[in-house]
Amino acid sequence: MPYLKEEVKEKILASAIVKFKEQGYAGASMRQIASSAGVSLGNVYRYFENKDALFNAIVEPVYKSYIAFIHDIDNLIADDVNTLKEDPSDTSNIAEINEIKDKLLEICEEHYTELLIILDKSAGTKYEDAKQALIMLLDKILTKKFLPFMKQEGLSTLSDDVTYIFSASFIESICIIFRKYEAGSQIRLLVERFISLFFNDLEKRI
Amino acid sequence: MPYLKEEVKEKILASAIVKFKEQGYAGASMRQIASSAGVSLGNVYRYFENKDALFNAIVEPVYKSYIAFIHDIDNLIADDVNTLKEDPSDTSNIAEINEIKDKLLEICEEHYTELLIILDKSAGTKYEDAKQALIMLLDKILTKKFLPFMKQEGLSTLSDDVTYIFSASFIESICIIFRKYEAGSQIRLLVERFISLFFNDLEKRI
Amino acid sequence: MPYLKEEVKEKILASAIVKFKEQGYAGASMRQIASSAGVSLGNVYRYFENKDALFNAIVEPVYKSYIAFIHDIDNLIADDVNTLKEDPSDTSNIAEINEIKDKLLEICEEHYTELLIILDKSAGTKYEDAKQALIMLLDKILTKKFLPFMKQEGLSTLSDDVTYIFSASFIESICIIFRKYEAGSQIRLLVERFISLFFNDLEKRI
Amino acid sequence: MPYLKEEVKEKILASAIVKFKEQGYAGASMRQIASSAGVSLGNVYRYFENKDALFNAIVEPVYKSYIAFIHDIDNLIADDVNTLKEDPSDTSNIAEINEIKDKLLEICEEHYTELLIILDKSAGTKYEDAKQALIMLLDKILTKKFLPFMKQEGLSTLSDDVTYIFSASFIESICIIFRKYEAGSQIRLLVERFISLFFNDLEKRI
DNA sequence: AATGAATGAGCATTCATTCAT
DNA sequence: GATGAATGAATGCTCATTCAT
Repeated sequence: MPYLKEEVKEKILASAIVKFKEQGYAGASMRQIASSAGVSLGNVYRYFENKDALFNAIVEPVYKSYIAFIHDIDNLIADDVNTLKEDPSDTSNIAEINEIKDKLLEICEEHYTELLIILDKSAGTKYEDAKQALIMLLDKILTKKFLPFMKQEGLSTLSDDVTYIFSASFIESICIIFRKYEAGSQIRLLVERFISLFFNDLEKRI
Repeated sequence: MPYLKEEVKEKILASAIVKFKEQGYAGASMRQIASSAGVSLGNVYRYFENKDALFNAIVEPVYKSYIAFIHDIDNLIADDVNTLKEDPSDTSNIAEINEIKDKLLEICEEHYTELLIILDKSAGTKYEDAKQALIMLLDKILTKKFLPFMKQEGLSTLSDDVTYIFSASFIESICIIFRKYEAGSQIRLLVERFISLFFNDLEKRI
Repeated sequence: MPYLKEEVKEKILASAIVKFKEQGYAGASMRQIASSAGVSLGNVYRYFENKDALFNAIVEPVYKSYIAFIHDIDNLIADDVNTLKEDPSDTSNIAEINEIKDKLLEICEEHYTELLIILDKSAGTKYEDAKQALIMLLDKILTKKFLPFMKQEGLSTLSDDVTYIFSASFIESICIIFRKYEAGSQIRLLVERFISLFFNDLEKRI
Repeated sequence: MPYLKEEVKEKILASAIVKFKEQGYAGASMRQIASSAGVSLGNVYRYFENKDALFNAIVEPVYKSYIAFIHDIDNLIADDVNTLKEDPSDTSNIAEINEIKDKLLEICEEHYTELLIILDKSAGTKYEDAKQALIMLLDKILTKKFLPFMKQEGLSTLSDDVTYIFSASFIESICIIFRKYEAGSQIRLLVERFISLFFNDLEKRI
């Protein structure tokens, strides 16, 4: 019967989340994490094989749902583009978009801290390109999905260059929300509003 | 004695700007900076007391104009709000807004690299909160200046929370432009366009 | 209470012998030894004060008989040399030599593993010079016992220096046999054969 | 003009040779090496990239001539065996053997310390199998070259098993000589005598 | 008795900073 | 002024040893 084992692991994880969030992967030190968890340095290594493993333990599960989410969207876009060619006025994808949005909001509400760490504090780990991947995806969505509509309607406002900036800005802003607020429900609301703010404008223009 | 004092200093600064921009404050090493400046490590310390001082030398002047800029706006807003109370229909501030915009565009055009370093690469320095401060300021502007108009007109779209998100997104977009482009003039154009993109929508709604 | 005290101790010792033989004193870890003995790490320390004590427990008894053996021979040689002075043609020591040989073969057959650990895997312990000591002893035997005969007979082949090399080679051969074979009886045979190989040549020359 | 640079490097190397010889690669610590060289820990890393590089700097050149030496012999044996098939009584290889012996003696005289480190203290490095390779080579020589003669003449003394033990013992004994003596010239003499002792006996029996 | 969680000193390595030349 | 050698504190990690249960 291990006494308090799980409790210690949780303390280490909690301390690590705080430190990684504050200082990033490279900046946070195992000694710091250990001492702020009230645990000896050596003992941390009983629970996590190394710094990487500790980071992964925090980030991996969220990363997986996040990757699954990206793939889902990616497929959706591919289908969509084919559909659009045949019938550009089809708006049946609205339902699908809402589904995606809900999924995203759920991930944000539940795991905003881990997402922030993945997107913003993972330099030096295998996740360091995650943010870029997300930005590229969003860019792809905008380019393939919205621009055709817009060009069709003579709206040149969003040129190719601008979609990238727009996408990056959207992702970064979500990071800022994650950084500023501490309650999942509040974050969900804000992200939702933020999505509207960004994308409704697009739709309105269309 | 191949170089004049000032020349050496400039070489160090130029090299440091590149490295800080590429790797951030913590990631850049003094050795790297020295060697890519073609200067001995020890000599760097003749010109700059330490890593912090070198960073400050790059960032401080721009930071100061940037802070001055923030204060100017801040005052402007305060005045404005008082004015608004008396005569809500007064639109004389449009001119002031344009002035602010020009000042901002100028700073962007001239010092986009330093600004990017301050906003995005200063983790571990006293500037690490600069981005947050800027976002807060913009938030304040929006809240105090635009919201009254909008509420007055029955537009509830931009609630208190949303202004923050809006501000963050705006600042981030500018950082992304700084990150992506290399020429001051191009950056000026893009930033200007983004200001329109963001704020014209506001104005249109108003 | 599944095991008697003695049984646990034996399991630890058996596991430790294997690990020390495989990896040497420094290379073997207490964790490894404990887990391959099916005993908790902490419990090892109930039976053996520390790593050194565990090592000694394995090696000390064999080391003692081995030291006793060395002293016996040493005395024998001293006597012998005195005897020789008086009557150089006396060959009564052949019987004594055979006795020594038998004793040695017995130690080899019974304790080859421990001997190998003492001679070959004890770097970092107080036994690390045991091999050298054994070589020196054999050297002394050869020098005091065989050389006089040989010089007497005009055989200069084995000079002072060479006896040392000869001894070293002999001891090493025995270590190699210990390393390569696993059965006491087979080892006895091989060691016996090697003794012949080495010493018969000497005798033949004499 | 670096002041004393080469001197410091030599001090580090000398200290490292002593420590590696005393404690082996794994056992010697960089701190120890640094302090016994009268140099700060960090400074060691100015001269050698890491522990491995320091070890290699000591060992690599000697290892190369030693490998070249092994290859030479290997080729010689292959040729020889072919020759032997045709004319088993041919003894022209005596000259070649002497050449090999001289080469070996030279390496021993000049680099006995490095050789000892390669053969005996390199556990944990890429050289850790060097001793085994040498033993195998000698075994091959004995098996292919001497055994045929001996079997031909009805001498069964050296069976297949015994050649390995014989080879290993020979190599180990040379290591022991390296360990015990400190002067290159003395070592040369001893190794030479030792070669005679081992191989002349073989020849005499043939 | 037994467990395995906890400790802390030690190791290789890096890097901002200092200093003799 | 300039150089780059030297320093030492910090980092990630391991392992013999201790101790609460």
